[in-house]
Amino acid sequence: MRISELVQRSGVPLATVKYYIREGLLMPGETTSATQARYSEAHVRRLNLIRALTDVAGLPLQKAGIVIGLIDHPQPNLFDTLGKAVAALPPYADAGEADAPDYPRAKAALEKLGQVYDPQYAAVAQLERALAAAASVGMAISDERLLGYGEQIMRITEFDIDAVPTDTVHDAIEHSVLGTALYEPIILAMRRLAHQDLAARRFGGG
Amino acid sequence: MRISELVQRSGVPLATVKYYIREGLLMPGETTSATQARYSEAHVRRLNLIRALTDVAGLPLQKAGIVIGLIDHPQPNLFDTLGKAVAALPPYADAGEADAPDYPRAKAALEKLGQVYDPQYAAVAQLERALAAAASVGMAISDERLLGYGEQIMRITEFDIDAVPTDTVHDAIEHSVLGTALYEPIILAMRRLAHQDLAARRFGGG
DNA sequence: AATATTAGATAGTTAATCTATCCATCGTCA
DNA sequence: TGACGATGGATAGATTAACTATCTAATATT
Repeated sequence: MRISELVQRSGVPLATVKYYIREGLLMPGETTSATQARYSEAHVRRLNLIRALTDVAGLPLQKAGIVIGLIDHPQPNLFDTLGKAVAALPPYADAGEADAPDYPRAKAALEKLGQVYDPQYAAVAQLERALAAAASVGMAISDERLLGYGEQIMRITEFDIDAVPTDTVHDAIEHSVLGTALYEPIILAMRRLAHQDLAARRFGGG
Repeated sequence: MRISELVQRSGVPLATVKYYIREGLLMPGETTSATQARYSEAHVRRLNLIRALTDVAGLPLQKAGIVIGLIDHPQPNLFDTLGKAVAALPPYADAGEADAPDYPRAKAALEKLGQVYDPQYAAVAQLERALAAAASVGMAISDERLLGYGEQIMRITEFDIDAVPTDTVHDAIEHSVLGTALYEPIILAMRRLAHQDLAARRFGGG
């Protein structure tokens, strides 16, 4: 298809499509002459992915580019790839770690949960920040609640892991990376809705 | 305390503190003269909250302002307050609803789950968008998985509801609003860590 | 042949989030 | 009591992200 059709199919404005190509998020079309290029279904899907990662998962374009890059050119193994993908997801712990580079809260939590983890994994720092942020406004989470969360979350991730395709490594990696990023908004929306449901049942309509 | 101490205690730069005051996110100090104002612990906490909402929960300042406004001046009842707070959380469904203002996927999911919900509640649109985004990149979630998620999420929210203080309405609202926003990053980080733990157990080190 | 479309380049726009400076006070301490 | 540093309030500038618009020469299309 030509670019005008790609624009129509994807709903992304022409100038924006060109911008994404310039930024390396969207692969260029196959040029057939000096002023023509041919685009495929893969381009439509890629545009959907860019929009999903930015608009729904909330990633800045540059981080979406990292995630997309990992799908196109994954690291040799699943753990490294997922590790880099997770580091591209908010909250970004890039700064302000000089205070507590040992992640005391996160480590304590993970040990109580009996979980295996790599201390270098970005999610450890992310958990530390999230726990510290809650505590800093007087909303520190109780151990009991944290353990309860952990148990249910482990059940949720069992669904995730069960759904990972095992045919090829590439498929497994792509599915894991996208599943990590794209199912998070689903989980959050469901929790918000569950709050409403449960509050209505407990406290009645008001 | 004076502003210089507030700056030191909070770690927020002076110019930024003044900016937050200008924008209405931080209440001004109690002015004692033309060039002096007194700040309190409440100001420190408020700065912590602003940073938690922006840096960790990922809200733009303006949305953080809405959440803070709801805490300072809540709606008369919990549901309306939570409703407005949730609408201030990403993903923002402000645009692009002309396509499906009836939220077919979200409604189907909620009915299967047997949940009570208000169709106007922002989280319904957020769930719809999240489900559609996943589907648009070939990662549509299966019914089975969605129901499994729902069950565990309901258990998680039971912890949340149990922890809501019931002394005063204001406390309940504040706790609910902050708990919704600030515990989400904890849940996401824990899920990311659970993935690593479970993948390591299932697939071994590589 | 006339018209519409395109690639590729470049420049401009808008909004968000700070950051810096200035000045007229004011408090404080020698 | 006087000098000096800190402050409030105002205003202006900086930086980045994410587009959006325009232009040109060439190519399709009819």
